[in-house]
Parts: sequence; structure tokens; C-alpha cells
Amino acid sequence: MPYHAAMQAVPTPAHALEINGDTPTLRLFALLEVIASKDQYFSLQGLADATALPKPTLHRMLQQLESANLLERSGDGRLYGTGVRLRRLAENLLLNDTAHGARHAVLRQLVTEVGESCNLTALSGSEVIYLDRVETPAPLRFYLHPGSRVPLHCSASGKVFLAQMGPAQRQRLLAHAALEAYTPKTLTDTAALEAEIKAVKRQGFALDNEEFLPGLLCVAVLVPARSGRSNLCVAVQAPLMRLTADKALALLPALQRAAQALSAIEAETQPETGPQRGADAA
Amino acid sequence: MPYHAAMQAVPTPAHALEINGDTPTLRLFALLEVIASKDQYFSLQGLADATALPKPTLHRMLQQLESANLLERSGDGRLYGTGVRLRRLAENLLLNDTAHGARHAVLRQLVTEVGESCNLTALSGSEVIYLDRVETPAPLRFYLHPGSRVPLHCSASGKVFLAQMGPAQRQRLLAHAALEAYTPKTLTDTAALEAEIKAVKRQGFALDNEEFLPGLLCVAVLVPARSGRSNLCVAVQAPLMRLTADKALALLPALQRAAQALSAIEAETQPETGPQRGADAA
DNA sequence: CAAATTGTTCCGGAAACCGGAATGGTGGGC
DNA sequence: GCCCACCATTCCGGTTTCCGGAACAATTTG
Repeated sequence: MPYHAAMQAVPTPAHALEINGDTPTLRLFALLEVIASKDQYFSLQGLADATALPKPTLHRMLQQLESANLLERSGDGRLYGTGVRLRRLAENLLLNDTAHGARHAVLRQLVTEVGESCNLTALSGSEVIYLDRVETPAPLRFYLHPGSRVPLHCSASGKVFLAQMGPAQRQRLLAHAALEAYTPKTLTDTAALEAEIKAVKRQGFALDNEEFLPGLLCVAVLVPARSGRSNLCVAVQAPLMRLTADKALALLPALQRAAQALSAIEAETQPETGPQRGADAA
Repeated sequence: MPYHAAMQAVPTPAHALEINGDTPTLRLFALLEVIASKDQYFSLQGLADATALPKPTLHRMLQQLESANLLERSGDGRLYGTGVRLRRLAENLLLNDTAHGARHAVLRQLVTEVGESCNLTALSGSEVIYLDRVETPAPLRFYLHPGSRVPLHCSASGKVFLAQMGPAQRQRLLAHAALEAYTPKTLTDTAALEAEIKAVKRQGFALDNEEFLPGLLCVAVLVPARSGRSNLCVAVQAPLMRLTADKALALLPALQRAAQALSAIEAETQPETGPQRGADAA
């Protein structure tokens, strides 16, 4: 029996994201989701407004999360953002989750279709991380393991991710990163990169023609998400000796099919209707 | 159909991964980390062996996580793997973390400029915590990972933080901390430390010359905040063998430039006036 | 079919959580 | 310079949630 069954005619800010946890722990998770859902820091007050939780409660929750290194306080200590441990958990999760699953099967299928090594990538911080990879049977190949990282500006996947960001977000990532030249073909000029990104946005795919490793060509397309931005790319990757740029374009239909299949898998795993109680405007 | 093929026949590794959280919630997180750390499904018994937690407790935890869609039961319902919601959280987290990405990029750039390991630190309680770190390519290096903590009085960053405090605040922190001697060079005398701090305030940077670890030299400068005090430091850190104190001073301009860049990033992340209200926007 | 192993439920005692109210700190307005 | 408004933080008694040994149920193995 509810211990304060009295009606609390709480004004209930109509637009407050409900933190609907049945247990304290789930409430904490919901809080993390709110914080992880936007690319900004949150103040206690801001979160209080957004979640309709009492300030002391929120304060305790945040403190708990901070002391576990799941969140970090930034600036003058009034703002909260994601912490080291949470990021590491996220990376491990994506890394280890994919190898066994439908995704891996799609990747394998793609490899048999196109005959070259393919991989699945995600954006992590200011780099691209390889989530999964299936190798071509051909003897000559580049060794790139799942878990390894490459820069954004000279990888096909990286350019795809950049292309779907807003200008401000992209600026923040690129402004402070030196566009290091890995090969003579690496784009090291901001203007050139912006032009390339514009092209990527128009074409719907990105090409990396020896911009990261000499002799390596790569084509990437985005795995579309049902809503909003996506953090998944499929790419095919091969020695230039076997795969020239124009030949690579011929593989695009197969890549797109794979991307669609992967997208369907993502969608499948999420119930069609709203997650749950969610009468409020979305 | 070997349903327990996932679990190796490992008979209770005596060195069970410790799940020590101080609160129930943190225990749940630790459990998730265990599950996310391996590319396999886990049975209840397997987790019991791996974590040394009682079965009923584990069962309750798993049930809780499953009902929240953070975990999923696979196949016949005996095995647990990561759930949709957890994956979505991980993806969003990495996708919306450009601030961290940008900071890391600055740090990496700084490392290529100065050729030594650099790190980002913050004040946390009465200690300095390592937020992020990029290692030098040189083979000889000190291993200090993000998340670890060092005392205030014998670290370059710590002295910088102390120097920007008011006397009262500094007093409060130092009063309760015994100035433990980590090396013969550690300042253990309050008066000497005060003098050092005054010097730091005058110079605008702090030096740690083997005060924490023998053979380790470190220079730190503050990342200026738009208003008031800052809780961020950049520092370069190297074996004395490669980096003597006078050589370190030559790196100051590069450090200052990095600090400015980081400051700009911080400013960008915290829009104009007050902290943003209302986290949802249609 | 019996024995062994694993998954699930019970439940009383203990620890963690909750959030209104009060306190401390800081910046803006005058 | 003083005051006031706003925000972060601390207190604390009452309530919820958690804990895990022991018993029970379901499944696999011999």
C-alpha cells in the first residue's frame, strides 16, 4: 500500500522527461540516459527541470555517479558530463556485443558478395573504432583488428560520421585536431575537408583513397537509424591493387543492401511502439 | 546443443573478479561491466563463479536489469547478454560526446608537439584526479592511467589548484591532510608549501620535480575558465632522464596554447548565460 | 528412475533511499 | 557596500529496497 497515497496534484511540467524507474537503480540509469542523450553538460538545476526530480535526490544521485567515475564534474564543478568509466563501458559493450550476432552474419554475407574484407565501425570520441571485421579469403590483405582506432579525417567511415553531424558539432571536433598527414593523399586542409564532407553528404557514401594507408582503398556507407543520427557504418576495404575506385563504386549496391539489413536488425531489436509510458510529447 | 558451451569449464577461478560497489547501484554497474567485458553470454552459475556473489542476489540483480531491457535473455532463457537499451545508451553516449573527443584531440596534438606524455587533471575532493591521458611514443615511460588519484601537495596540478584558491579554502583542505612524504623532495612543511604556492601564483605554472615519484618531472598550467576558478589542468610529464627542469620550461608556450584551446572547448560546451534549462526541445 | 546441478522463490533483518526543510555560497541589482 | 534571489549542499526520520541463507522447482546427466 502506497505510504502517501494522498493525491499530489503536482503541476507536472508537461514536457518533463519521465524518470520512470521502479527501483533506485533504474532511476539512475534513466538519469544517465538523459545526460548521454545530449552533447552538453548539465547543471543540477537544469536536470531538476528536465526530470522533475527533487533537487536533493538528484544531488545524491549525481554524487553517487560521480564518485564511481561514471560522471565527471567539469568547469567550476557545477556541471556534469559523462565519465571515464562510463565511456569505457560503452566502448567495451559495442565492441563485444557485435561479434556474435546477426550483424556479424550480415557482414560475412557481404564479404562473400564483394570478395573483400568488410568492417563495422562506430564513432568514439574523436576517432573511429572498429567494432567488427570479416576478412577476405584473398591472401593479400591489410591487418586491422576490431578494437583498433583510426582518425576521423582520413577514413571513409570517419568522413561519413562527420557528414551527418551539425556544423557546430563537426567544428568542435575538427577545430582542435591537427589534420595529420598519414600519406601524401591525406586531406590536411580544413577547406578541402569541408568540401569533401559536403560531397559525402550529397553522394551518400565516402571514399578513402590511400588517405590513411598507402595502397589501401575503402568505401563506407551509413547504417541508417530509424530516427536521428546513427553511430554505425559498414565499409569495404581492399588493396588498391585489387580494388580501384571505379570498381569500388560498383560494390555500392551490395554495401547499401548490407546497411539496410543492419538497420533492420537495429530496428528489430527495438519495440515498434513507444518504449513505454510516454504520453508526453516526444 | 550445448547450452553451457559459453562457460568454459573453468572451475571457480580463485581470483574472482571482485564486485565491490559501495552501494547496490554500483554493484549493478560492476555486474554490467563484467557482462560487457566479454564477447559471450553468461549463465547465472557462470556469473556466480566469476563474481563470487550469492546466487539469489545475482538472480535478483539480473532480473532487475532484464526487466529494464538493459539485459536480454537469450535462447532458452538461461543465458544473459546485453540488451537493447544498454546498447542504445552506449551508442548515444559515444555519439554525443564531442567535448571529450575534442579535449582528447588537443591532448594528442600537445603530445606530438612536446614529445612527452601529457594529461588532463581536475580537483576532486582533496586529491587530483586524472581525467585523460595521452602517452608518449617513447619506450621509457611512467604508467599512470586515467581515473587514478594523487595528493594535492606533491603534484604540479595540485599546486596549481591550490594556488588559485583563497587562503581560507586552501587552509581547509590542507589542515586535514597530513603532508605525506612520497620522496625526499616532497614538501612536508606547511610554510615551505605556502611559499611554493605563492611562487606558482606568480609564475602561472607549477613544477613537480620528483616530489611524488623519484625520477618523475611534471609541469602543469591551468586551463582558464571564463569566470571564476577553473577545475582543469593540462600537464606534461616525463622521466627526469629525458626532461630536466630547464628543458621543461621551454615547453611552456606549447602548454599554454593547449590550455587556451581547452578553455575554448569548455566555453563552447556551456552556452552563453546560465546553465541550460529544459533539456528537451520538441 | 535416481542423482546432481542449476534456476527460482521465501522472508526476516539490515542497509539504502527519499525528499521537505534548513543551511551555505555566489552573483546580480541597487 | 548591502541585500536579495537563486542555486548547491547538508540534515534527518520514516519508508523502501536490498540482502542472502535455506528451501524449493526445473532440468540435465548417468
